[in-house]
Amino acid sequence: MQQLESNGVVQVSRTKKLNLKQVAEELGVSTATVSNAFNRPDQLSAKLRERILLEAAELGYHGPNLAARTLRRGESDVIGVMLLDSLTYSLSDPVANQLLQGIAEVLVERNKHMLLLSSRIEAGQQRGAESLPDGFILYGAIDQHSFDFILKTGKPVIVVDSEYKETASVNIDNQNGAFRIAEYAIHDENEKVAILGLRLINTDRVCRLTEADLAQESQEVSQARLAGYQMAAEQKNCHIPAASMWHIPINDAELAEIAAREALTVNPRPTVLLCMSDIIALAAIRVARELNIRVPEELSITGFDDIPESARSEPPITTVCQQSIEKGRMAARLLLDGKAKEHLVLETRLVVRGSCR
Amino acid sequence: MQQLESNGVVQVSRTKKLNLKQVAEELGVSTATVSNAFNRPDQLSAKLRERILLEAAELGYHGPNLAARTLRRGESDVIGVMLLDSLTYSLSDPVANQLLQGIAEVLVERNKHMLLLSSRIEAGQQRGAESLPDGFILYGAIDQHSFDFILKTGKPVIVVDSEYKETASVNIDNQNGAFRIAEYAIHDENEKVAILGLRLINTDRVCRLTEADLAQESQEVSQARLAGYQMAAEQKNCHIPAASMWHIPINDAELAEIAAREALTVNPRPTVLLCMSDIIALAAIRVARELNIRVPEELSITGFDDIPESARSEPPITTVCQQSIEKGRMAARLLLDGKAKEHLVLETRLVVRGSCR
DNA sequence: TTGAAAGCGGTACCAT
DNA sequence: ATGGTACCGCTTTCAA
Repeated sequence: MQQLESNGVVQVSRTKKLNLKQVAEELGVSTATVSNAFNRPDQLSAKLRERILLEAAELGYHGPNLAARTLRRGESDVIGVMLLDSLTYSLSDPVANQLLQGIAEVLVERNKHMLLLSSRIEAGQQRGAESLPDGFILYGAIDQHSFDFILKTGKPVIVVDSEYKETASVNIDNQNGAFRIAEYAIHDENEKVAILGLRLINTDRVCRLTEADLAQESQEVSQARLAGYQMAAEQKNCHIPAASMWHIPINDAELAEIAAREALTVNPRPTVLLCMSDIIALAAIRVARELNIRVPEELSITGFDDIPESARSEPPITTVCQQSIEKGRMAARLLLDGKAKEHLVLETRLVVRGSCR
Repeated sequence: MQQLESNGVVQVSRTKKLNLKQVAEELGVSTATVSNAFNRPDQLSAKLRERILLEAAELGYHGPNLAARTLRRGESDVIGVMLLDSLTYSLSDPVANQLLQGIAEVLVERNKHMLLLSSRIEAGQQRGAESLPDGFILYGAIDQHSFDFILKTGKPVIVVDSEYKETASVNIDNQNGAFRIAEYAIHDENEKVAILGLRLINTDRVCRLTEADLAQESQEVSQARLAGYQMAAEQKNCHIPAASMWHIPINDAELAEIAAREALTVNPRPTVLLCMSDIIALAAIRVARELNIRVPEELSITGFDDIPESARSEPPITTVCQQSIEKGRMAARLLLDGKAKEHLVLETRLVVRGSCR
């Protein structure tokens, strides 16, 4: 397909970027035909299509410009994924990460692209990336402002690990999961139970709760897990006072160690430590080892999430599998299949490993 | 700003999406002024700008449509990040993950967006997402086809953990890192050294190498690490035969366990196990425990990468910190600052922890 | 299968 | 600060 230019140089490397129209001219066909070759194979003969695709590639044209096509069609094939907090933090969190894996799997399968968005909207910094995606997946308790903003685009939205009446959602049964693991870990009324909770109150310091805190509304997920723990404890005739509950502001190993250290040095020492994430449970195991507390003989530790690392620790962690990857898949499917009103609740599964008596 | 419609209903929720032109009409200003309000604050009075932003928001207009703006300006403020293998796999890999964290950090800071791309281009499935980004960051040894494809867009490209003469790159000194850790772990000529290598040859099964394999070219990164190991071993008068090296096709815990099990059951048993990733080293520690081999007393294990989990294992892993997050930051900065020709090589750092004698 | 043409929603230049 | 306008690249309808 290379042709001699008038100056005799073989035209190997065109530097100029061609557009569809120019490609059509070069190939001696109409723009409609070139467009169809890329978008609607049924509108032309297989042979012509083949030729067009091939020669276009040789001209350095690899398909319609996404911006132009999006503008014209009103569809970008891009899905926006908005994560709670900063992108950087979310990427480091194993649970968010598994969710992204599930989403990515389905999007790739369906030929969609994934645009990562942060829910942190800087004051006055509208950057308008929200206008590109055909739909959104929001993870976690996105602040009302960002949520409204996304909603106002009028595009389909699926929420994960949170619930709003306006949109479809994918959740797990946090309360039931927490109930079952607590029921499993707490043997009888003689247990001393402590809880290492995640995002229970609104402060960014690690601290114990007070009875007053328990009356406050907190983030749904944590609230549900806490309720599940308490229900199980009551059923075993155990009471867990607020002073035996710790608040950890983010799911971070170091903060969790601080809380675990406090919780394991009170007197009398807990016999059961219910942790609201595996990251926290892993930290608790490390602290227990540091303090020469044998797990599980002297202390049962439970996690939540079932991240890969929880199966690899010593001892491995008894936890609640929340199927994060599957949640991602479901969210993506709901979105792509236009199920804009469903509220899915996935089952949790109790995963028994070595960290409990 | 709400107005009464002729039917007397307060016009709170317009359902119709407005565009910039309509907003301009509603506000009684020109399109240029609205556009300037969003893009060039210096072109109008602060007061007018304030008013426009506010009233536009009330009309449900949150800024220029990204597709249209991109089409017109030729810039999207979107950066494409292309990962080796499937997106799903890459997201699960802690090193890729840290890289993404670093990239995300800088992009958010600079008001850019991140589009995740997979290097797996399905046969004939050009979908043109490549036309959107203003530039690309490629991670790992992307296949030549995808690489050429991206290069042909003519947009700036930064490669991480790989090197091509056509583009800027960010790498670490793999050979030196490997050399130093091997030098640290191998005490004298009496050591029996085994290597659990990553992507050393071209097969997707775990297997031992043969002498013939060593003559083959393999992926640069692995090759460099292997060379570093060998250099250190020679310096201690140790020879590492090909039969003491294992190939692991991907950085996966289960595959690594298989290899570790083979390596630790040969006779005589190795005294030093050099692992080309922390995931592999962590697997080796588990296998050693299973086989009742004491680490580090009977067996020194080294890792590579310094992922967070390596500091948390028991014993924690002596490894090479490759600053993955920083690599991500540097790559993003290089790209955004238009340094299209630099080849950065970051320092590695030997991180001594408990897994070596 | 084709040619022609109307926008999709903005930006930026120009003259005013 | 404004109105007017050409144009960014593509899709799709229409008539041929």
